[in-house]
Amino acid sequence: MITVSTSKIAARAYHHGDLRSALVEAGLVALKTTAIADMSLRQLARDVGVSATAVYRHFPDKQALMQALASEGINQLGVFQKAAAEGSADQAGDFAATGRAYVRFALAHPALFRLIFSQSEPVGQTIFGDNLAAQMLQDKAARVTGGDPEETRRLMIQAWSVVHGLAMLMLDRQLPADDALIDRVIDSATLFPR
Amino acid sequence: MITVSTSKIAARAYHHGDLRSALVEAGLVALKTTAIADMSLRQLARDVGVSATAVYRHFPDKQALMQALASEGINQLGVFQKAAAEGSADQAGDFAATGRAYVRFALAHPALFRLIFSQSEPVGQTIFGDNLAAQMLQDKAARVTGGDPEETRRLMIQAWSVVHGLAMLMLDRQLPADDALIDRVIDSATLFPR
DNA sequence: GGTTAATGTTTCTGCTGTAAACATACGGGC
DNA sequence: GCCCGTATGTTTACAGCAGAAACATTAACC
Repeated sequence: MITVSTSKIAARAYHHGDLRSALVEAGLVALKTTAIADMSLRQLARDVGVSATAVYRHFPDKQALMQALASEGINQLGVFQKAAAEGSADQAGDFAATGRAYVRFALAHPALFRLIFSQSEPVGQTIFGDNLAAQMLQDKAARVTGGDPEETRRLMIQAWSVVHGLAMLMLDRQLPADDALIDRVIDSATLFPR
Repeated sequence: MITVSTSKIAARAYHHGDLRSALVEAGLVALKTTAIADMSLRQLARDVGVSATAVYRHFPDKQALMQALASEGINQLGVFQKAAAEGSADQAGDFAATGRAYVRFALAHPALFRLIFSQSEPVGQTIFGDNLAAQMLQDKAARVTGGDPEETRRLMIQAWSVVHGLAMLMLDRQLPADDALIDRVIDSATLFPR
C-alpha cells in the first residue's frame, strides 16, 4: 500500500514516502487496542518509525490527526451499514438492518466509534452531513415515511437516538453488549405516533 | 461550609480541614467550564490552595477523584428528575417528564453528564444500579407496563436509549440542542410494540 | 547544477500524573 | 503536661505528553 512514487526502492532514510497515510493507518490500528484518551502522537510516530514532531508537517496539531481518523471511521461505518442493508427484503427491514449495523459497528470498533463523535467539529455533520452513513439514514427514513419531510425528519432523529443511545450505553457498560438485546430493542421500536 | 472542627478559627496553615470535600466541590465547579480531558489534579489542587500531591491523601489516583465527581453527578441527576416528575398528572406524563429531565440535565451540565458515563466502572451501575435516577427509571417503567417484568425491562432499555442517544447527539452537536426538539422526540416516542 | 520548497530531526519548554522522602499537627494514653 | 502514633500536609523527582523553534536533508524544477 505504501509505495514511494519515485523509482527508488522504498528508501527508508529521512523521507518516508507517504507519512500522512502511514500515520492515519497506524492510528486506525492503534485505536483497536487504545482508548482515545491514551492515543499519543509520539507513540504513533514511533510506530511509523519517525521522529515525534514529524507529524506536524502533515497535521497542524493532534486534533487534526484525530479528525482525519474520525473521518475515515465514519466512512467505514457507512460502508458497513450499506452492506448490512443489502441483504434484507422489505424497506422496513432495510431500515432496521442499518440500525442494527450501527450498533454492531460501535461494539466492533469502540474507540473509533467514540472518536467519530468526540470531535467538537461534528464530523458526522449533523444529520445533513455528506457522508454515506448520514445519507442512508435520510434515504431509508424517507422511504418509510413516504416522503413527508417533517415526518421523515422526526423519524430520522428518533431512530438515530435509539441506536446511538443503545450503542453508547453498551460501550459504557451500562447495558450488556448483547446481540440479542440489540435485535429485541430495534425490532420492537415502533417509531410512529399512534 | 468548610469549617475546622476544632476551636481554632479556620487555621489556613498546613492542615486544610476537609480537603476531600473541598476537592470534590472544586471539581464540580471546574466541570462547569472545563472538558473532562482538560481536568487536572494539579489545577484542582491550586484552586483549593494546596500542594499538587496532597490530593493523594484522599484519593488513590485521578480516576478515583473523577469517580467521586461522577457519583455526585448521578445523584444530582436523580434529584433533578424527581423534581421534574412531581409536576405531572398521569403516569405516562410522569415517565415522559423524567425523560425530558434526563436530556435537559445533560445539556445543562455537559461535562458532568459525560463524566457519569465515562467511568469504566459503571457508576450508573447498569440498569440495576442503586442510585435514584436508575430507581426512578425502573419504577416509572413498571408502572406503565403494569408490572410485567420482561416488558418493563424492554421499556426501560428502550426509553433509556432514546433519551441517552438524544442527549449525546445534542452534546456532540450532531443535533441542535433545542428544547422543542426534545419534547417532540419524547412525546412522539411510542414505546410499545403494536 | 543550483535554488527552493517540502519534509524530516534535534532540542527545548511547560504541562501532566504520580512515587518517595520528609514535615507538621491532631488526638489519645501516660 | 508530655509523648508518640497517625493523618494529612509539603518538597522533590521522574517520565511522558503536546507543541514551538532552529536546523538538516532531499526532491523537484528552472
